[in-house]
Amino acid sequence: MADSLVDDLNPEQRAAVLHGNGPLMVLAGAGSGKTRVVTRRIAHLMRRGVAPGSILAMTFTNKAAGEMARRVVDLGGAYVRVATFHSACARFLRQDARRIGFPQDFTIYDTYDRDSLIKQLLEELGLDGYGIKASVVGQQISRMKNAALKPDTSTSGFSDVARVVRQVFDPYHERLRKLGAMDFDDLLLHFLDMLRSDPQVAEEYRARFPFVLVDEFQDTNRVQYDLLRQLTTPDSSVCVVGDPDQSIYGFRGAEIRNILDFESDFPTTTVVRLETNYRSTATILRAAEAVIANNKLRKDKRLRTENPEGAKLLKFRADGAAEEAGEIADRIRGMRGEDVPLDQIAVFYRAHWLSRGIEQALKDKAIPYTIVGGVTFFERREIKDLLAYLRVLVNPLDDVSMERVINVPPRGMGKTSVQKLRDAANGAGLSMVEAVMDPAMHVGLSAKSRKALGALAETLREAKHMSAAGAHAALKVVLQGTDYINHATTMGDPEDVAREENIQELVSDVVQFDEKMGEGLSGYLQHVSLLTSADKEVEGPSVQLMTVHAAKGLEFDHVYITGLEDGLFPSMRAMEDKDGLEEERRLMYVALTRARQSLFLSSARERMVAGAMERSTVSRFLKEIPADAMETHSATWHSWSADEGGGQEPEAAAGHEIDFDQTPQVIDVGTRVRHEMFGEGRVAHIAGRGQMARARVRFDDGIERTLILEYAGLRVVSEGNAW
DNA sequence: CCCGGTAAACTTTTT
DNA sequence: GTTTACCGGG
Repeated sequence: MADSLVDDLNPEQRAAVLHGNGPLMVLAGAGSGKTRVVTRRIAHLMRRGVAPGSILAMTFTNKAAGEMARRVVDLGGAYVRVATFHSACARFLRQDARRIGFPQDFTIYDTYDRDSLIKQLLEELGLDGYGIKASVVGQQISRMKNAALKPDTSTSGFSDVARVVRQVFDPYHERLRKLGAMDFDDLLLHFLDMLRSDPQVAEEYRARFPFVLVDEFQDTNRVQYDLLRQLTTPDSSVCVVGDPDQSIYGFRGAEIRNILDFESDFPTTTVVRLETNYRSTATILRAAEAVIANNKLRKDKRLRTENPEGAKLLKFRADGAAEEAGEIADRIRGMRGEDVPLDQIAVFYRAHWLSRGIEQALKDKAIPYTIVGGVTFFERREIKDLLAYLRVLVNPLDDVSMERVINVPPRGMGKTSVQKLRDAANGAGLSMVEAVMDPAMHVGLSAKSRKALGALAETLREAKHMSAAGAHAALKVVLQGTDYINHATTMGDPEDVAREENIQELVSDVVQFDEKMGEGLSGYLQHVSLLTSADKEVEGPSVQLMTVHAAKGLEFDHVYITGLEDGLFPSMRAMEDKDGLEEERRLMYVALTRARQSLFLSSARERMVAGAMERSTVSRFLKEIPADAMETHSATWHSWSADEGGGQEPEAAAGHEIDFDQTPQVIDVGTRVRHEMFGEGRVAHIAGRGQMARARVRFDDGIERTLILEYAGLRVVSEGNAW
């Protein structure tokens, strides 16, 4: 019998899609059709008569969630809500927040809000003298919560940071409660607490969602796993999908252990392995497998493919970051000339700040691009300010938001005035928002401040009143009442224009939300506070720029992996311990396996890092790729496809050799070099290796100096053996 | 209180 | 190279 849902699937995929009741674990290698299986399984369940509302599907990112929901609809299924763990918990908590002592309209604090609060607490508790940054404390607290730990002495060390964290941990959470706010981690923890403390509630949720599905299971942390167990029974129809080789969120508490535990906690689990790769060329797959095979803490696992060999991977070693980016831009321009769709080209980097150079080069060559992630729209200062105004309307306990904007635009409320108001509020048992609204709390402030606060209170009152008509009405009052646009566009820097545009974009986003969702101001705020990079629509075809983390789950015909240098990728921090390095290698594996047809692997001999020029060696991961799967890129454009002359390798330009595999520099005895301060000279002697390598150089002024190669920044003028 | 200057520190990765 | 911390004059 023909069945369009499974006709074109292989036997393993089919088994996963058609699996009946009971737990199922799909171990899906890269490019093995995981999303396909998940979406078809959902469609299949609905065809069996399962109501869309009884399926709880959770993914890791908003982007993946949206994509999955869309693909189910494309298969002819009804709309199924696919959520991230965080958004699902937020939604559930919104209904039941009162049970755990939070207002229904609780505020969700992002990382920035969290750190502002911690900073204030450090000051209040007199712990700000240690030179410890609030963000470090915040990260540490987050890490503990993700591992489901409490700050007792057994879990922390004796460093200053550990002591401070211990002292701040409880006050931080008490304060959050007082503010009617939760941070990202709390969304999961509070919901988990709710289920645990009231078995009947847990039972309600299990009855409501007999089908639970978790994507990217290898990236779940302990709390998420505990949550999953609360939402299921050992013989539930729970389906988890993941790939241990793609676990890249260890820094966030992800535990591969969850995959092992799953089989024992759900003893009747059916395990399905998807081991055929349909995505990449055989050469790309071979390269990726060779790299990941270097991980020791790993079950040996192979992926098959019937795809053609395809072109070899191209490696390119540039002198500097600008050359690297320029070459990539040139190449992309060439591909564009061959009618390669731009949105099938992606450029990856290890960290956001590395996007700058690439952006610049693409801009110079007029190639459209989109940055995925980075400082997102809703993290921009002007947007956060305006959202803070809206938040205090919905949650009058939210002092963090109130203090954020109490003097923005400047209204004469400096540090001392704010402190006075804070004291008055504390004395009267009021929140800051309430104190702003109450003229009785303004006594003792300057006439100017009192007047400004009165106007602010009036604006907030009016906005609150108008919020009944929707988020847009409230925002309009805020913009008018505070003259915010004027403030944001006259700060005298080049960003003035962009800020105005951003505010306009916020306005239209709000208007759209009002029309489409009709969930009111508080609905808008909830929607927005869990949005990150994801939902920005791509307008027109463009090259996709993103971190490797952001690339997970995506695929492109042509992929550029940049900055393949030791210290960058793998990152300096990750190189310190073995686990870190193995996770970094998985990250490289993820990067490589995103590509369908071609891969371009680049590095630069030197680049600016935090203001200083740094030299580096080629990434160790690149050296793990079999030599016969790669060839060296020559600086002139030729077609990316193998059959169009990709084979020949033009001569490297003289005096400009491309020594990809050579480590740091080609400075030998006899080499003529230039130093920025000392001028030109000849290398007389080399001592030491790696970071310790030193060169004794006899400069033309007749003086011999010993220089550490790593820092000296010597440039080769001509090779010594050329003579 | 505000703004402009200068000094110092720092960059993984995300919900 | 960019963002934050601190200081001194309006």
